[in-house]
Amino acid sequence: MPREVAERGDAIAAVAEVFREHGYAGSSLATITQQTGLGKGSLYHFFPNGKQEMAEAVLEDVSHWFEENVFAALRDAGAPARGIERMFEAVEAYFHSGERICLLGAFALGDGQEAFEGVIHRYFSTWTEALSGALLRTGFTPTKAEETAEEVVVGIQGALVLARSRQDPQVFTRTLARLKRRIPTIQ
Amino acid sequence: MPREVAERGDAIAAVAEVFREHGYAGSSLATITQQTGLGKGSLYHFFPNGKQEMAEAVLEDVSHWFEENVFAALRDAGAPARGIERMFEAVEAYFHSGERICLLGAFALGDGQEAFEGVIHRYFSTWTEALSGALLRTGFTPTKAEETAEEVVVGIQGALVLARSRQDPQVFTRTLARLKRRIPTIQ
DNA sequence: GTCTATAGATCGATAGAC
DNA sequence: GTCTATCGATCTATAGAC
Repeated sequence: MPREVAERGDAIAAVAEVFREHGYAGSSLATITQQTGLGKGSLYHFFPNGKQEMAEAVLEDVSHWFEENVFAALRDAGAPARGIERMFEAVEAYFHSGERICLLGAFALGDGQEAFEGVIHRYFSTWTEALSGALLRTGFTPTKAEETAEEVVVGIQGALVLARSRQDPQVFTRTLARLKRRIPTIQ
Repeated sequence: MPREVAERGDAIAAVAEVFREHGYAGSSLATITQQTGLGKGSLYHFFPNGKQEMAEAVLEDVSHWFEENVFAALRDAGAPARGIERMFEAVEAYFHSGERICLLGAFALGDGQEAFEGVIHRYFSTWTEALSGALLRTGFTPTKAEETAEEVVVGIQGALVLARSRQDPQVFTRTLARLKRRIPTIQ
């Protein structure tokens, strides 16, 4: 039983990996306890409302990471093309070149849907809108900007599904490369 | 407690809807019993190996439907363009214009991943290869055919994720229209 | 903060009547 | 084929010692 976790932030990261592997309903407290090395006492100390609160914290944590490392760069009024490049770099790194799934996407398709629909909806809306704004500022028409933003976010999520399904992470890197080609302003 | 189900085929369809709504681990036998109107006795009569067998039957059933209604048309050597059009029609109808998710995609991201990876892998491989073959026969180069086939399947899966996440089925219909435009031979 | 022990509900699965 | 009753395991959550 390792004890490398002493702060709530570390607990969130550890619990996130369990949810990523087994889904929400598939992650029992026993599984979480084993894989994180945190006892139930610790878990209920960090998350008094139990499993539901663990999932909320995990999803908020992912959203927060994207807000700081992806959406903020996209909104940078001065350098929209640079922001879009930064998004692709961050996404490639975050999803470990296709070996890691998107928890928000998995929860959207799976069990926790209605319980967490607020965070999920906000995450994808914010992403699409921030990217659309950046594309607009690189010279896209409003229609083309919205359409391309949706195409990129759709492509990233779909590539994560296919990479996992076919156990071939390269589907993800190929898709990212193809999506970049759809945005000539960042070539 | 309605009793409209007397055959295994009907039971599979009813159980599929439960898995679609709650995922694999999220669907308890109590939930399945309530939502299908089938008692445990009936369920274990149709599926002696229990929940695992229910999920296998459901996934096989979906795969079989796609084999007959989508992949077969794509493989029709005589009319590849017509087969691709047929695929888009069948996909739009099957996913209820974006209101229904793909069980194979949801299981790939969620809990049942390792338990059902065989069926999941086969489904997506077969789909991509059949579409690639059809594109080849409409005049695409081998490279372009493979790339576009992957783009289409990725786009469909991603659109289902986003449509569910944003609770906006039109993401799906918009994406299908956009993907069709990527294949000039069927315009 | 973290542990063990345990409550009380629910889990998947089975048995046997009809 | 479908029902009810029920088993033992596992579930989430809590209590209380340290």
